Amino acid sequence: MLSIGDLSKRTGVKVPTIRYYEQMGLLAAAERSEGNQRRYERQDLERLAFIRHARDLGLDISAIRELIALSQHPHQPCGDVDRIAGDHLVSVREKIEKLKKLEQELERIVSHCNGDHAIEDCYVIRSLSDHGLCDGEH
Amino acid sequence: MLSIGDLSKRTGVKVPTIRYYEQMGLLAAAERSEGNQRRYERQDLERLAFIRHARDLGLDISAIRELIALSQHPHQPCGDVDRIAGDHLVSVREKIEKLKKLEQELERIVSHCNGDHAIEDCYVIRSLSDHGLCDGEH
DNA sequence: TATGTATCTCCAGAGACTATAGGTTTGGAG
DNA sequence: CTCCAAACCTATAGTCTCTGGAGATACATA
Repeated sequence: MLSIGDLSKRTGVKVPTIRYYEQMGLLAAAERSEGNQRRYERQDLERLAFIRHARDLGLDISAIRELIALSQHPHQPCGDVDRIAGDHLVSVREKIEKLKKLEQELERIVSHCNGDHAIEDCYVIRSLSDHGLCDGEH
Repeated sequence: MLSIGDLSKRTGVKVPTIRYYEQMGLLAAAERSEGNQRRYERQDLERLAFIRHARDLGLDISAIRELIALSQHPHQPCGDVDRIAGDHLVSVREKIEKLKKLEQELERIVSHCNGDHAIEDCYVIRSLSDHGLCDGEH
């Protein structure tokens, strides 16, 4: 039996965050000690690892809740699961595209600025003021 | 003189967001009509475009506040401006790297799942449960 | 037993908005 | 000029995913 602190150390998830996940219904309410402290088992450790992993991948709480619910009906076909992960893949790719454009623009902006001319001539400020100086759209 | 709604339409920034920016000190408190409604000029339109543009690039409110303050001392050298944009470029690059890892992992996960087998055998669920199945770190 | 660390609950805050409620002003049609 | 709908005002609360603190209780060790 693990305390909430043990669970926290083993998963890298902070203690208040574990309680938050419980409150959000991602973790089942843990058993309690006589003194009302949460006690966890290996199963909870795996569940929390699942949650952490899914969060790292950028899935939001409701998507994770959905996946957990689906995983508890193991004999249904997994189309929904596939859809959730697939949808997320699409949004990750979109984010990457956007950030790449930003990177290019920031590079361009910064490269014109060597830090030793006056602000009134600074390309950073001018670029931010005037979208027309941008190469692409964003 | 533009109303807040006009300003909103011209910049694509929602009305409550404009008021929020004023509250956060990014926009100066606007002049008011006799009936206490905000009235804007071209100058404000440019300022708001600056803010919108910087936000689109992912700069946060405090960075933008800093840039605005700097831009009001146009005869100082622009080293700080350069630093703010450069720092941001670094963080954008880091985000891109992380997202690319996620993309790879999601691709791998989804490619194993054709949607018609049972959830108990589903690679998505198993991958999320067991970090050990991942290729890289994240 | 005493002490120090860990845990409990509840509540507030962060960041960047967004939405609602209830009241006032504006601008155009009749 | 009057009327009405749309736009505006303020103030407040909610979103999402945590994170941190206060004050009280439990546990582990010397």
